[in-house]
Formats: sequence, structure tokens, C-alpha cells
Amino acid sequence: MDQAKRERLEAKGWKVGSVSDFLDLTAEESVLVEIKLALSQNLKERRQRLMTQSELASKMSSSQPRIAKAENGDASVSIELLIRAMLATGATPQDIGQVIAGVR
Amino acid sequence: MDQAKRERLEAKGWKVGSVSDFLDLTAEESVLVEIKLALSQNLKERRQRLMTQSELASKMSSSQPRIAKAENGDASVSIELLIRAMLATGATPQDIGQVIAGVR
DNA sequence: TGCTAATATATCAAATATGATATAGAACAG
DNA sequence: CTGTTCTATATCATATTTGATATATTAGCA
Repeated sequence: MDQAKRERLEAKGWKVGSVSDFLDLTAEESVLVEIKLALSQNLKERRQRLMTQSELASKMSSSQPRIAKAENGDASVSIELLIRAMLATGATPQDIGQVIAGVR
Repeated sequence: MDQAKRERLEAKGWKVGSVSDFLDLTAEESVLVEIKLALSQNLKERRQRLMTQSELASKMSSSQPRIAKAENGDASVSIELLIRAMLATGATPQDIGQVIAGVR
């Protein structure tokens, strides 16, 4: 993985630590990160077409800052929240499944 | 939703509360539960073909009791853990996406 | 039957994720 | 520029999820 991508992830709070630690990410761990990022991006696209971050937040009793973090791939956001947010935008399980299946 | 299904969920720790509370589950909330249950079931099937709960637990530095809970749809198990477990059994993002897309 | 491996249940302290709040920055209209 | 709306960042107390441990239950076999 290149330096740029590593820095991008680190800036968002991913505990990738040193370069060697990062390279030690198992395949499973990095797939999990990629799934989260894919959901993030797709959430952002969907939400932008439909409503503001604040609107989405109240639809799902969350907060605007948390939606911002979700859309920006912040490491403090769980897959759970990403999926709840997708559903709150009207995404179906099919939509979500497709995003995950599209990883790699 | 029928009484039997409700009791099944309640026994596993889902905070569905009273019947009326349960009926107040939004569509999004119940889809989320269904996604978790679908992942649970699929995890159990995959894992049983391949290894014991203890083996899977050590592959992903978790514990056998947590795998048991994951496979039994316990409410204390996050989607995150379910997906990590699926990946540890060798499931691909495509496999996982398909399970989620199969909901409903 | 007894023995063993596998799975399930209970509890809990520690780690992580949460919504809330405050506030800063960006984009853009008037 | 000024005000307004939207989005991003920082902090934090609370809530949820975690792996670990102990132990109970189950299943299968000699």
C-alpha cells in the first residue's frame, strides 16, 4: 500500500501505527476497512442526493457530526452505524449487499 | 410479527420490550435485526463446515463464547463482529454482500 | 454407563462507539 | 462584506460491545 493511502487512513483515526504495523494488517483486517470505506462513500452519495446531514441525523436519532464522520470514513464509526444510516436514506438490503459485494 | 418470533428474539436479548414497543420498531430497525440474523445463520453454516467455534475464535482473536453468541443471534453481537467472523471463515465481500442482499 | 470434545450461558472489567455540545470552516446568496 | 446554511473537528460523559473466565449443558463414542 502506498504512502498516500496510508496517510489518508491515519488522518481519519485508523490505528495503523508504524509502517510495519500497517503492513501486518491481515487480509481480513484490510478487507474490513475497505468495506467500511465503500459504505462511507456510498452513504455520502446517497445522502447528498436526498437531504442534509442534519436531516439524516434526526431521521435516525443521531447527530450531524456523527454523520460527517460516517461519510468521511472516520475510524470511530462502526459498520453498524453506516448500515443504519444507509437504511435511513432508504437503501434496501440489496443496495447495501451490492456495495459490500463490490469491494475489491 | 407473531408471538413465537417475538419470544425467540426476546430470549436472545433483543430489547423489544412490550408488544407495542415491538410493533413500534421502525422498518429500518427490523431490517437491521434481520440482517444480523441472516449473517448469524450464514456464519454458523460456514463455520460448521470448516472448524470448531474455538478454532474460529483464535483465528480472529476472540473467544469461543462470543462465537456461540454470534451464531445464535445474541443481541450483544455487533454486525462488525459478525462480518469479522465471516471473513475469518474465508468468506469474501461477495459472500457477505449476497447474504445481506438476500434479506427480505 | 462414563469420558471427552463441543457448544451454550453467566458475569464482568476494559475497550470502543455513541449522541450531544460547542465551535470552526466552507460555500454561497444578497 | 454579511448573514445563512451546510459540513467538519474537538471533547466528553454515557452506553454498548468486547474478550476473558468460569461453568453448565449437550453430543457422540468406547
